[in-house]
Amino acid sequence: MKIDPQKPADLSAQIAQAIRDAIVSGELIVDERLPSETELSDQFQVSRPTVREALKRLAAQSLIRTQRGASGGAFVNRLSFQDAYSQQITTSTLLLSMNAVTFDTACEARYALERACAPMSAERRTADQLATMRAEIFRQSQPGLTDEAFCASDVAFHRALVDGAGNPVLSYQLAGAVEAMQPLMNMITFTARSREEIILFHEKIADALEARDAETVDSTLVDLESYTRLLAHDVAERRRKPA
Amino acid sequence: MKIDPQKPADLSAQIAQAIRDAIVSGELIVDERLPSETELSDQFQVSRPTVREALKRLAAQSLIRTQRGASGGAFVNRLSFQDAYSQQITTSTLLLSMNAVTFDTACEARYALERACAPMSAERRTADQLATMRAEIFRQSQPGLTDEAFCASDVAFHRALVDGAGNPVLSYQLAGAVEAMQPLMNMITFTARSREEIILFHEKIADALEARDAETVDSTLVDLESYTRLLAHDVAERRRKPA
DNA sequence: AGACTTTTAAATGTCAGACAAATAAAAATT
DNA sequence: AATTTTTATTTGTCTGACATTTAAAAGTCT
Repeated sequence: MKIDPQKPADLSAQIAQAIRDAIVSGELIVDERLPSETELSDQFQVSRPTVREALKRLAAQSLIRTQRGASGGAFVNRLSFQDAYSQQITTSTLLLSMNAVTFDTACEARYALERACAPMSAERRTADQLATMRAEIFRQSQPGLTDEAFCASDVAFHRALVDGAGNPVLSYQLAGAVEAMQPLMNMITFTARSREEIILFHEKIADALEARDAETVDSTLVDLESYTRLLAHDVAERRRKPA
Repeated sequence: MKIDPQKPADLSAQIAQAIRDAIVSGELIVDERLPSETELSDQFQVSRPTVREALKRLAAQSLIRTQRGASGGAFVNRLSFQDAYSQQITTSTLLLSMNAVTFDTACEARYALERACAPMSAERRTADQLATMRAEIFRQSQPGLTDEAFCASDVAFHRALVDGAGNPVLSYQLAGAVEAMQPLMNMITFTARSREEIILFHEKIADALEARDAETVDSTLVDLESYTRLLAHDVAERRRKPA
């Protein structure tokens, strides 16, 4: 674990990279304690604030956690699926909002990924996940629901669908795609009519999953994607030349 | 942009979150300059090192970039697809290696996602992407290639397949899944025979993409997945009771 | 001896002030 | 007018100090 002490002016980044490499390569294992900040500053021949900046960089990526007090310190963190989820959602959301990704592009990606889960979900979904879907459908049918709340419930519904595949890696990968879409979806104002339509699609999906009918799930997702894009286009249209 | 000055002992994390929220909400826009470190430390009523730790957290997530000198400072960074890729790969790789994800689980996720791209890729792949695939296939057929190099070429081949879908969001989402598999794939020792088999699959996929035959791409991916899992099981078997 | 309390030491969290280095704008010079 | 020099601003880094937390060690009482 070495750094180039002369080269550029970004010691804390170099130190963070050195420690990151040690973690990725397995040189430092989960729950292992790093040397104290004072020891690290000796090792790398830098000051303690510089070491701390490096450690904060790693903490921002959930690579380490710190604990105060005697026998405290920085420990290699076991990156949980939960941590990875939230990081991915932040990243995906920003990526979409900062790069002017079109609604169509994001929507296509989202439904393509979701459809990839559909066959597995039809096979493996638990009664519990089915119940979650039904509950979200019920929530969506409540009158007086704000558009935001409707979208949030929509996300929860689709999360349950994805989780039904019973593959944590898939769930993790798709969390970003599905949740990052929410800000874009929130731009759509749902009429009572369009909510009804969407709920019908959701019911059809839930029914098909209950019957373990993968094909119907798939085709309904295709239909739902078309309908969603239609709604978005209407919104865009109306925005261009308002009534 | 406020923090709770009393509550817990993690001011830099709170400040980072406050700024992060301001970026995500659009209160701070791309390329906008943040107040100087001194001004921030005044605003938040904390010391400059604390502000710096917060900024380093954000820099670790590529949310800001810093520039020295007069009219320098910290600027909201446009999160590029490239930045997002590399973050996702780091995260995915660690997630898989730290959580004892089985080869089967990761493999299933990877091919499910890849198959989601297949129809779009069959429709939209460019001649350029096809050429990349052919080049990688050629490289894979070279004798004397190390297992690592073979795997790297395999990843490049599948990257081209995914990029063929022409959807940057999909490419981004899948980069993690495909690349994170590489360390797991590297555990497989490829015989000359198994390399030949894999190359045949790759050729079949490239041919089908050239012919815009989505169904063959899909079925070949299914076959390739089965074969990959078979290889992995053989390795696991041999490891349990070595010859 | 054993259970409880107090002390101590080690570690992170925070602060203050200073200097170095880079950089762009302003001022001075040719 | 063009070029060079100066200056001011800002990040990068260092030193040293104190606060806070926490576990272990030491001490105290029953």
